[in-house]
Amino acid sequence: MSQGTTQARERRESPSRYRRGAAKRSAILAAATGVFLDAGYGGATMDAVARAAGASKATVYSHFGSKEALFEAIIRELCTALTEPLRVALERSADPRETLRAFAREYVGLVLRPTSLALHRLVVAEAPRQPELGALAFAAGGEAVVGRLRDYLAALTRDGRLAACEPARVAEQFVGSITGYLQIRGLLGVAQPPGCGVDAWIDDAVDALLRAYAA
Amino acid sequence: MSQGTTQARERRESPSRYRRGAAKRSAILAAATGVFLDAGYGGATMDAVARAAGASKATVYSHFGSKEALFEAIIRELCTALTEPLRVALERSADPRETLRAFAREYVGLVLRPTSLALHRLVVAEAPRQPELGALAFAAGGEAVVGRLRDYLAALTRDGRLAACEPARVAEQFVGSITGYLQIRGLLGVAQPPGCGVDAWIDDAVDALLRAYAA
DNA sequence: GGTGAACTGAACTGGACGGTTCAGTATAGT
DNA sequence: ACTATACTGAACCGTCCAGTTCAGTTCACC
Repeated sequence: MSQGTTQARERRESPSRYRRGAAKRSAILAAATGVFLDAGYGGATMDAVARAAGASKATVYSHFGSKEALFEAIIRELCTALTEPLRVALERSADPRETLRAFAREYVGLVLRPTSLALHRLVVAEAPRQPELGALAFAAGGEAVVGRLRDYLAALTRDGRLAACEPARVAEQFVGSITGYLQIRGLLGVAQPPGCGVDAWIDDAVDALLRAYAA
Repeated sequence: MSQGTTQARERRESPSRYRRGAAKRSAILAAATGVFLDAGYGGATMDAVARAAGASKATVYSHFGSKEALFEAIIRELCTALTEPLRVALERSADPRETLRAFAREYVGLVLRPTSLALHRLVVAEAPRQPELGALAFAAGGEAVVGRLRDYLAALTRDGRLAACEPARVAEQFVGSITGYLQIRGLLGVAQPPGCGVDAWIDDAVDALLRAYAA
């Protein structure tokens, strides 16, 4: 029990030991994510998680202390992982119409992905019981996207290429207009209308925005 | 076991006997609605339902055969009860701007009501397991409202007071723009931003719509 | 070769929950 | 008074599940 040993344990627990534990941990997290997204919080079993992860229940409990803690870790990780790849340009230099179209297309694609829909269901269902998770999802999800769009619209307005005197509100309503209806269909399991493609839908919304707030 | 008795039982089970059973039934339904909305499907106990209804579990099961059947009855009744009072004029004769404002205000108020939010959570969470309930909620909820708005916008366009060549899409995006963001805040338990009132928000959306699709 | 941490597998605890059963009570119609 | 029906209250069954415990195994490190 020398100081050296203690320090090593505190710092990294020795590199490859740590790596072993971390690998199991992330394997459990990945498997649990699938189980929770499929079955919902109530329907997900810790036995099922352990089985899917190829681990024993004891190991699951040694990494995450409880079912709730595991759930929170899943939501945290998913929220950041899902919103991270939304890295569309949103550059003032490019053509606003094309920029907005590309942005909207990527965002709608992101929102309608089965994983996103399942995460949305999960968080919305549990939000009354775990309010801080709701706040987290809101900040990492919609709020982040709206914030970037708001800044972009404000910049366009400063440049005199748009007349959005309240860019935050415009951004919020634009995001709602492109996702609201499609998202609710996805959440309720109602097939998207086959005829009109999503691209035409988005082009319409972008055109309406530019017309309504033309400089 | 005369034919008369059989007929009476089949038709109405004799008026006041029927009334007694019906009263218990609706008491159970009302109590169960509260329990399910509060706790979610998984969290709601049949014991809690019986207790809240002032009934015995046996009676609950004699009226509704199972937890799932009771759940379905709740959703069906709530969907129609909630969307029924949306009876705003939507008359072509009145001023479009004021008509749209009144319509939007009432719809937003309806969507943000705690009961509506809880119903939304409930249905969205269970939709993957009970797809027909998802379809029912979609038809009774968003679809009905959008349909009425679509007809109104089409009429305005026919009158030459608007230029919405695809009124269905315009209606869908307008509804999304006014509810999307506020609704998600409500669902995730994030308090509405205190500053701006909902009325100003709605006025902005209506003005944008009229500007984007001016005749 | 020995040490100790991470892990396994399986059994187990304790409680909750959906659903059933049943003996008994209240009430409305005859 | 008699009967059919609605309901109660409580016990009960089978199942499922979160979380614990433990004896034994693997493996990196000294």
